[in-house]
Order: sequence, then C-alpha cells, then structure tokens
Amino acid sequence: MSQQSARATVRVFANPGSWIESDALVQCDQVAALDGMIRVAGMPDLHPGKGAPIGAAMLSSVLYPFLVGSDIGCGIAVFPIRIKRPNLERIAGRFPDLDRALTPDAPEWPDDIPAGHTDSLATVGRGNHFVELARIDSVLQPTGLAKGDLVLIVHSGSRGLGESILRAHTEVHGAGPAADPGAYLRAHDDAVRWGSLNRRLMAARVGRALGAEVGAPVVDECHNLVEVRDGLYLHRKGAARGDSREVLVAGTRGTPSYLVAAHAGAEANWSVAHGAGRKMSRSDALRRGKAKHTVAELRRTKVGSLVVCGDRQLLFEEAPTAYKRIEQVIGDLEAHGLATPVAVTVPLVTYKTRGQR
DNA sequence: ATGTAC
Repeated sequence: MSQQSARATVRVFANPGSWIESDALVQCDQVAALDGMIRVAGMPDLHPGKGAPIGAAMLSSVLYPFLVGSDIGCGIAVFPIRIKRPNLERIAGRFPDLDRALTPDAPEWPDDIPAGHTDSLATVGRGNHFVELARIDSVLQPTGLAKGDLVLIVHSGSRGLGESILRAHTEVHGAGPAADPGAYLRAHDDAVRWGSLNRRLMAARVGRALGAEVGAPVVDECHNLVEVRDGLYLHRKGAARGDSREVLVAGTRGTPSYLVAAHAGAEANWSVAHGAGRKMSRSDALRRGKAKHTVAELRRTKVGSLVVCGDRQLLFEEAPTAYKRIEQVIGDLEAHGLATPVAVTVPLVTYKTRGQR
C-alpha cells in the first residue's frame, strides 16, 4: 500500500557534549519513518514527549495532528513593563489570580474571542507554563531593550481549546493523518490565535493588578503549531520559528532566559529551541528534588527571584535542576549558526499557580 | 498539557 520512498533525514542540532535522552532520539527515528515525512530537526532542548519528541520541527507532506500535540498555539511572548521601584515581595503578593478565568466585566474582556471559547480565558495553565517579571541583565547586541528594563515573559497556550481539537481528531483517527487537513487547520488556526490572545490578556491583567504600564509585545512566538510551507506541513513541537526574527528561549524558574536573533535555515526546518528542555521526567524530578531541595529554596531562588507556586509537587517538577543548562542550549544554537544571543533576562517574580491542587 | 475522574 505505502510506496517505497527515501527515508526522512534526522538531524539534531546539539554539540557532542550536550546530553540528549536516547528515548527522544528513538522518537525522532519513529517520526522519520512516518509516511510523507521529509526532514526531522531536533533542537538542543530535545527531550521525550508523549508519543512524539518535544523540541523538534518535522516537515512532511502529510499532516499529523499528534505531532503538534494538545497545546496548539502554545508560545512565549515578551512585553515591556514599567514599574518604578519593584518590590519583589509586594509584586508577588499582588499578582492577579491567573488560575481563574477572566470574566466579561473585566476591562480586558476582548470583543473577538477565537472559536467563541471563553473557558479558562486569560489563565496560565500548568506544567512548564509561567508568567514572569524579569529584568534585562545584559544586552549583547543592539535591540529595542536596554539593560535594566523590565519585561513580562508569558509562556502559555490554548488551554482546553487545543486539547479539544486534538481529542476530536484522535477519537476517530488516533495517531493517523488529518483526514481533512483544511478542517483541522481552520480549528488549529483558532487555537493559535487564542493562545496569542491569552498571553496578551494575561499581560494586561498583570499590568492592571500591579498598576503598571504594559506595552505591546516585542516577541510573541508560537512553538506548537503546523505551518504550511510550499504545500508541505511543518509540525512544530517545542520548536520556535527561527527564520530572521527575535525569539525568547526560556531558561527555568530560577535561571536566566535569552532573547536571541534567530537565523535558522532549511536544514534546521527554520527553527530554534523554545527553552532549556527537561533533563529528567516529572516523576524523577519530584523524587530527586525532594531529596535535594527545600520548598523555601525553590520559592526564593539563587538569583534572588521569587516563585509564586502554591503547588509543592509542581515546584519540584519544575525545579531548575530538572532542566538542562540554558547556556548550553544557547551555545548549541550558536555553534550551529541557528541563533545569536541578543539579551539576557533574569527572573524577579515568577507566577506558576496560586492553587494547592 | 489538559480536564476530569479517582
């Protein structure tokens, strides 16, 4: 039935010294064997995901919804924010409740909500998602930001909307291709717009709660989506658009993040990493973290930042030591000519969740 | 990563 064709290429853009979990490489090979697959590019933050690798851009003539996963539209946005004399304790205490959905009486309530999906609007979600007040620690290359400027970094996606889109497909077709790519893409595009709106609404909520002026985003890059390029489908799963633009590559809740000028070409599927990448599974991070860290040191980090996280389990799962070193990921991007560092941000206050769960 | 069930 399936015709014989040249197998897709797999290339991982990491230096030999950068450890990549072997399960993630196996997943890349499995993806490469899919019908229609042309080129799999693993980013230096590559790690195993649920059925498909995270930190990968996968170019194919066939559209596979499972390669993007449930959080369609997830991305990272950076907003300039002005606060006169930031008091971290006070800011942490005044952060809005981003676990609770926006209500229509809020001043931020938008006129146009993609897919009419109002559930969980302007909420951050869980997992690796966060909203962070950060300071520009150094500027390495001319850009619109200056040393000392404050920014709000928002990493979040489409919450239940993307999940429902993937589920609708999976219930009928499992890990198979989209039977009607156009229909999938129309729903998908709504989720991508919803994710971007979600990040803007959260920034606005934080600005209002802190009495701070929030500017238009200087970066807003989605790293989970399907991009149609020359009639082919480029599946991004934790891989940001990397062709001639600035992207924020997130560190961890307690280490710096990097704004980079991305200039990735076809061989890297026009992509760059989206973050530090997990070094261990959530269960390992919880087990090892409990032996290694106290809750107090995870809530007040080595760089002096505060982490608002009422959920102790999530705090351990998201510990900086559960992730690769961001400097190594950035070094790998540089070494392969995919990106050049532009500015370094250091966290001041990171919001994860108020709740206990 | 998610909403929901356990």
